[in-house]
Amino acid sequence: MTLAKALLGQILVRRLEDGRELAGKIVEVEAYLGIEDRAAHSFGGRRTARNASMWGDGGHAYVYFTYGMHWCVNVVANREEVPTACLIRAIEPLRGIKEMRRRRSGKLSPQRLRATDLCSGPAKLTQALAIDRKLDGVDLVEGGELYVVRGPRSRQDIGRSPRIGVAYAKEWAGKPLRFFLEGNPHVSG
DNA sequence: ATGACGATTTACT
DNA sequence: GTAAATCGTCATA
Repeated sequence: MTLAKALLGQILVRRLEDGRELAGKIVEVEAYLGIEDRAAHSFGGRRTARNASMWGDGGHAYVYFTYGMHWCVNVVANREEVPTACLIRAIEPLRGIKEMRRRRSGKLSPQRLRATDLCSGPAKLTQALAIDRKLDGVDLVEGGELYVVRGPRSRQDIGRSPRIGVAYAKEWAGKPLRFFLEGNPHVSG
């Protein structure tokens, strides 16, 4: 939760094999609070091949595959053996927008894709930034394949709401663990 | 070995 | 608004 709020406004950078960098400001995140949290993959102490990196050291990536076609990326929040993480749900594209547009456009021409459709969702931004299984568990240090750097200081109102897509989580479904920069057009939903 | 299910997105009515 | 797409992962057996 602390990490979630701290991540808002920071810059997510993806360094491609060829050295090019894609980057965007983090504008929406969700906190997943570990074994107590019914919505978390680590609920009840569940520890599997898929969520292994969630149990690892903070500051690393937890990338998972879902719905048979989508990847999502988290920042692991805590020390080893404490499986908490923060899902990055949306970023505001800043660098490499052309490349993001190319990656995001399917059948339609890249032109027809609106700027706010590039990275305004957890699986949209992974597609735009070429994030998949290969990046699961990587250290998010500056200069690596994927990392976070401080964005410019700015006073921004932070909005809160229940998390998206966790209706199954009973009493945890309604907890306001989604955080976003109020008014930013790249926030999902 | 099998079956149910997603921390979603997109297209269509 | 509703529904299809699509398959790795995990619990059960």
